[in-house]
Amino acid sequence: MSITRIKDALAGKPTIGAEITIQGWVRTRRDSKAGFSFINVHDGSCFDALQVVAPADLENYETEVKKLTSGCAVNCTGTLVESGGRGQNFEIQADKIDIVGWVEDPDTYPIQPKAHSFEFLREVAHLRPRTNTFGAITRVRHVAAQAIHRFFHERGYYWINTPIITASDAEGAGDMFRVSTLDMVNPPLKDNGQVDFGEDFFGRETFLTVSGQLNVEGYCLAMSKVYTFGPTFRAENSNTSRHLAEFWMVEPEIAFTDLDGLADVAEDFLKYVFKTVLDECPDDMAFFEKRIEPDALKRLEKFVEAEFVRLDYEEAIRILSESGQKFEFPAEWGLDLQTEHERYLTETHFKAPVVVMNYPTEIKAFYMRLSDDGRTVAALDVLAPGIGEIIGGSQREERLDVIERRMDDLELDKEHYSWYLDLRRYGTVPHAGFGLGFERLINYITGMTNIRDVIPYPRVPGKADF
RNA sequence: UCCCCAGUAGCUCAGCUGGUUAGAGCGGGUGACUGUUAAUCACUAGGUCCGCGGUUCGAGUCCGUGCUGGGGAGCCA
Repeated sequence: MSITRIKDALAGKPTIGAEITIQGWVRTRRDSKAGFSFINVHDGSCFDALQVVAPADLENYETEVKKLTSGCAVNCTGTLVESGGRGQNFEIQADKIDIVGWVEDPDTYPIQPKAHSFEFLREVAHLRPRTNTFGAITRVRHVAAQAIHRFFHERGYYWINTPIITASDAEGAGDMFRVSTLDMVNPPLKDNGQVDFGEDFFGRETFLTVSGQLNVEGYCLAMSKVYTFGPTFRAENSNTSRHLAEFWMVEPEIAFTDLDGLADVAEDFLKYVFKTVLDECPDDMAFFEKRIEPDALKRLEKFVEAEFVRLDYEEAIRILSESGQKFEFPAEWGLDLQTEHERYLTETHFKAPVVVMNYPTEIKAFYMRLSDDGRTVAALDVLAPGIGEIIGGSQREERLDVIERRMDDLELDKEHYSWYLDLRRYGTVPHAGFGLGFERLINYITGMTNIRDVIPYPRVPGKADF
C-alpha cells in the first residue's frame, strides 16, 4: 500500500479520481446529519490539512468515525476528488477510515483547534508540533538547515563534525558543562584534596563544547573552506528569550581571506538562506505574517534586496555619540555596543543590516587578528533590524609571535593550546570565520520572539523536561 | 544573577474602591441543524481562585513569604 502525502493530495496528485490512502492526525471533525462528516487531517507535510469526507454508510461511521476528536490518528482510503465546498481544491471521498490511535481522554487532550499561549505549549513540548505554528516552525527550520548545507556545499566548503566533548576549558566563550563519569559523592582525590580528574573517563577534565571554531581551524588550514553545524552548550545562567543552554551553531572558516572577504560571505550566506525559505515555504511564511509577525514576509524580502552597510566600530561610536539619542549605557570608544545601540544603528540610523568592523582589542578574544597599531582587532558583527547581533566573526591571528604575545598578556596557558599554535607554525595563512546561532536565525525568519519556541525541546537554566 | 509583571475551569481570559451561590468563549458530553471550513444553535458537566501565613465581621481582591511562569537587563550565539 503506497501512502500519499497530504501535500500531494492537496495539489491533486497523483490525479483526480485516483484511489489513495493518507495517514495522519485529526485536527477537527464536523458532522452533517445529511449523511457525512468532514474530517480535517494533517500529516506534517504541508501547512494545510486535508479534508476527508466520510459518508454515513461507512461500516464504522456511527461506532467510530463520529467519535473522532482532535489528535486521533487515522488511515483514510478513498477517491481523490475536486472539492464540493470552498476552502480547498481537492478532498478525499472516503470509503474506508481506520482509526490507528484514539485519544484516550478527549477532555484532557491539550491541543485544541484554537490559539494557545506559547507558555502553555512549552509545557506540552511533545505535542506542540501538532499545532499550526510549530508545524510551520519545524518545516522552516528544516528548510533553513538544508539551505545552509547547500549554500556551503555549492561553494566548495566541507562540513566538519567537530567534537562535542572537549578538553579546552578557556575558549573564552562562556561557562561549560562538565562531562564526567566520576562518582560525584565520593570522587577520587589527589594528595592536595582536589578532585583527581586523571581518574576520569578521558584521564583529564572534559566539557561539552562551547564552539567548534578552534577545532575547525585545523581543517580549514587543509581543506581551504570548511564549516561546522552542530549542537553547542553554554552553562551560563542566562534567562532571556535569546539564550539556550543547548543550541545549534553554524561556523564557517575560510582560508586565504581577510575581514572584508568574510563580510562578503556573511552577507551572501544570510541572503541565500532567507531567499530559500521565501521560495520553499510560502504557506508557512504567509502564516507567520498573518498570525505571528505582520512584518515577517516584508522584512525578509527587504533583507534579501538590501545593501549591507559596512562601517568601523570607531565610526559607529561616532554616529551614536552624535545622534542626540538618550541611551541607558554610554557609547564610547572601548566599550562594547549595547542592544540599544545596535537597534539604533540598524532600525533608526541606517534602516538596513549593518556590519560593524574592527573592535577595540580589549573587548575581544585572543585569537582575533591584531591591527598594525594594536588598538583594534579584525572582528565583525552583523546586526539585523529587529534582532540585533545575528553573526559575530573575525579574521584570525595567523602570526605565531603576535598570538603568543597576546596569550601571554591574557595569561592563557600556551601549553594547553599547543596544537592550536601548531597551525601558526606549519604553513600558516590568513583566515577568517564567523559564528551564527541557528535558533536566532529561525527567530528572525519566523518572527517568533522566544528562542525556546524555535527548538524542539528547549534546555534552559532549571529546565530540561522531555 | 538583577529589575519589573503575572498566577481564577482542560485552554484563553473577565471578575470594579474587599461584600450573597466566582463568570464568558473555546474544548468535552447530549441533542438539533447544515457541503461544512477554528461550522452554527440549545442544554449540560467541569473550580484547593498557585501554596503557606496574616489583616478583617468578611479575602479571588489587601499585606508578608515561598513556588512557578513571563518581559527586560547583563553574559552571549
